[in-house]
Amino acid sequence: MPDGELNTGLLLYIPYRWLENRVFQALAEAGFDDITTAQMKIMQRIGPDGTRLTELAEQAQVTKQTAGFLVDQLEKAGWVERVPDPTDRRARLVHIAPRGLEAIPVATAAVKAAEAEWEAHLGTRRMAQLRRLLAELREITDPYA
Amino acid sequence: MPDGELNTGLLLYIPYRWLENRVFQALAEAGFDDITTAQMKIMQRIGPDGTRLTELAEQAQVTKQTAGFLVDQLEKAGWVERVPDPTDRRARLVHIAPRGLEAIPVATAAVKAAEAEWEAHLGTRRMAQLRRLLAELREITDPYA
DNA sequence: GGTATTAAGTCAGAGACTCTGACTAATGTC
DNA sequence: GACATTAGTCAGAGTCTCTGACTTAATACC
Repeated sequence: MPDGELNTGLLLYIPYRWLENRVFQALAEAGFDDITTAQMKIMQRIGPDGTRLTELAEQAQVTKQTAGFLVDQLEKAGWVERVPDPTDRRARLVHIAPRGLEAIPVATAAVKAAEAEWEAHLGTRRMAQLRRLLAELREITDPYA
Repeated sequence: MPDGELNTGLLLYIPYRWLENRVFQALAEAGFDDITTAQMKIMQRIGPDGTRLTELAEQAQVTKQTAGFLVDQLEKAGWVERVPDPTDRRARLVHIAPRGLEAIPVATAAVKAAEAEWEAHLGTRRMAQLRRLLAELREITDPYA
């Protein structure tokens, strides 16, 4: 699978991976050095009022068992906590714990900084255009849009 | 890390992942059902004249050991073969083997079909624009550009 | 030429991620 | 109340990835 002209998949992946590296590095520098990318993919999808394991699994595109494993790790490390779902006694809601709340601004700042670099390179107008195009692509590629 | 407005990272990742799924599915349907995504990330980076393990490792952003492990798997399954590098007796070049060559058109067709769907959704002009913007982003995010 | 450093790759071991299959308990349907 | 569905867990196996130590070949420098 040689390239010729790089396919759009790789063109999407390269900046994605770069951004992920940046966030990871920023977290590590701030002392949050015990989180993994797989765990981050779960964290990212926890809503403000908590989210069920099954829903996290679907959105992260992994099995319930995998999501359960990752939430176990996140819980042990103090990033999240599980609380009973008042509306369904089978279910529990995964919430972001205090330690997780501390990490959010660090991650957010890293993303913002990276996006600012991109905007400086592309120009404000074209960066907005890029986001708009990607948002449109999401309409046909994200089952949870 | 709840969303608000989805960060650009996730906006890049969603279509990337969707495309990867498509290719994977197309390969499986064509009978190439014994390749993994990690192996594909290596395959994708093999040049027409073969590529060294170290270079594959760097570009795929994994250690030499990991790349070696993946190439072992790919070799066992007949996707690639290793041949001595005539210019350096320490090195070997990873080449795509006959079976790998058969899979390429299947993967390529899946990518093309997916890109066509995107183009139908965005319009020709805007799809080209998207690719142009991503290519520009690559300039500052791909150390191997 | 000869020694030191660097580069390509392997071996060994451990930890992290992910899956399939089988299961329990609570909920929903008729 | 019986039956199917949904949320989640337990157990086991395979895959991916890393760190550290090593071998062999090439390169740098004197």
